[in-house]
Amino acid sequence: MTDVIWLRPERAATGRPAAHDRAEITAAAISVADRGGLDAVSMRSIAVELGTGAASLYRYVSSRDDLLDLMIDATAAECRLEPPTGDPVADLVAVAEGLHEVMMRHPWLPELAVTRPALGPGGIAVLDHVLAVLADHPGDATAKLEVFALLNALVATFARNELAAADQSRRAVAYLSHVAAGGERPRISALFDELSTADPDPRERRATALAALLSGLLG
Amino acid sequence: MTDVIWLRPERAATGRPAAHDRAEITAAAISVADRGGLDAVSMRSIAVELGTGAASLYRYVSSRDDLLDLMIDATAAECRLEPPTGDPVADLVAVAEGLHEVMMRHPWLPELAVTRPALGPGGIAVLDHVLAVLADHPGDATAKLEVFALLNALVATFARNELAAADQSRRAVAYLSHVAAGGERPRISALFDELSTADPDPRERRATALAALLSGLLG
DNA sequence: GGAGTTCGCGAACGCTGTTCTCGAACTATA
DNA sequence: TATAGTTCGAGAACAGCGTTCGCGAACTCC
Repeated sequence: MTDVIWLRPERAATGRPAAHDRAEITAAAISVADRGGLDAVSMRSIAVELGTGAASLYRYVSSRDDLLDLMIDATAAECRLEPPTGDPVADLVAVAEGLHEVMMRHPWLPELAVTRPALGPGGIAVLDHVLAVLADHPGDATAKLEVFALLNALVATFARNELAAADQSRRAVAYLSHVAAGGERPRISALFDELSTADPDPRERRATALAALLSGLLG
Repeated sequence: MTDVIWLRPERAATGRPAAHDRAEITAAAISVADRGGLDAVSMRSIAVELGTGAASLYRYVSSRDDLLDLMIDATAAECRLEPPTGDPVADLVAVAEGLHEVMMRHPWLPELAVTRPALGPGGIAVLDHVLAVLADHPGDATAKLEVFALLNALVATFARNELAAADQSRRAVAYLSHVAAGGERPRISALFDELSTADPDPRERRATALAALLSGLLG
């Protein structure tokens, strides 16, 4: 019995047949998270969503963390993967765009993906695609794995900034505005004055920034 | 009474004097986290560390999340900030190196900093420094704030990769090695074969990658 | 039909963040 | 020096959490 969930057999061949499976439980957890955020994802709430008891879930999953890993990997599997065009930077930006879409569909995902980088079948598919994009590119295995990790982190960062802006998180800027009004730290004051208008086209801004970052990284 | 902690007055002028202050409580929380990780940071464990009752902490902090914000900002204040040299990329890499040092000193910080970007006095100081570095650089306020956010995210990503490698996290690569051994997905197999040797100099690898990323971003 | 195995899940445990409450400790005023 | 007003410390309690135990029910295989 390995400690990583994707290597454990899903169902027993004998005995009483199971009423659910991992995919169904994962879907229920994602549904709960979509509706109430990550904090709403408790074993009991998922059990209610499925109409079973909380203890029953442990027949399919050995801990709540396992379930979070399944959620992450399930969303990775949602990511659209177009065939490579030959332009590594453009192809990676396309992957990033796909990941971004998934993250906007599941607002809890950026926070989760950045705290526990789980690699299941879905994540492996994305990694494999990135490797295909980088096939003709120089760089050792560590560098390519680094590109993959950075791609995820960058997309999550952009997604979180966008979500925070939409979610009118005054909390984040409350102290910033206080410092800006204070008058010391003139650079902060100038920054804050300029910050009034909302971003007209976050998508293009994100794409150009990502392309710039990636073309720098790939040399 | 604002909902951001740095705008709330610390002590009352009248009444029974407080036995502790925010800085002391923050230091206790950081000490607990350094010793036992983020999961060990509970109100009760911090109270034990201080020799008081758990309920007493709510005289200084309105929630555990407030305390986490204080921890983040306290570590930001630990960051060394050298005067700018005129080379923006080199200066930003220097900031990143400083943040990286702090994160290696507090292994729980990358995870925390990436989930809740708290901006208190310490974080403002770092932001102000980044703005000074970028003073002569074109780009609007949003772009410069973006550079700051990305810098934090990138450093946290590098730090977490390094900590995961040191902490022999077989869990992360367990399924990867299984897929590699499976034979399907030849690119994964090739990647895994090449991945055997450990990185000789992570510091230089990190610095060059960061410089490449940032010089790409800054144009 | 019996043996063997797995599943569902109510009940319980220990832990968590947080609130209530009230006596104690202090300052300011008279 | 007495009193009023305010804040602090913290024990007790509450709701909710992840997780484990144990047992009756449900199923497969021989």
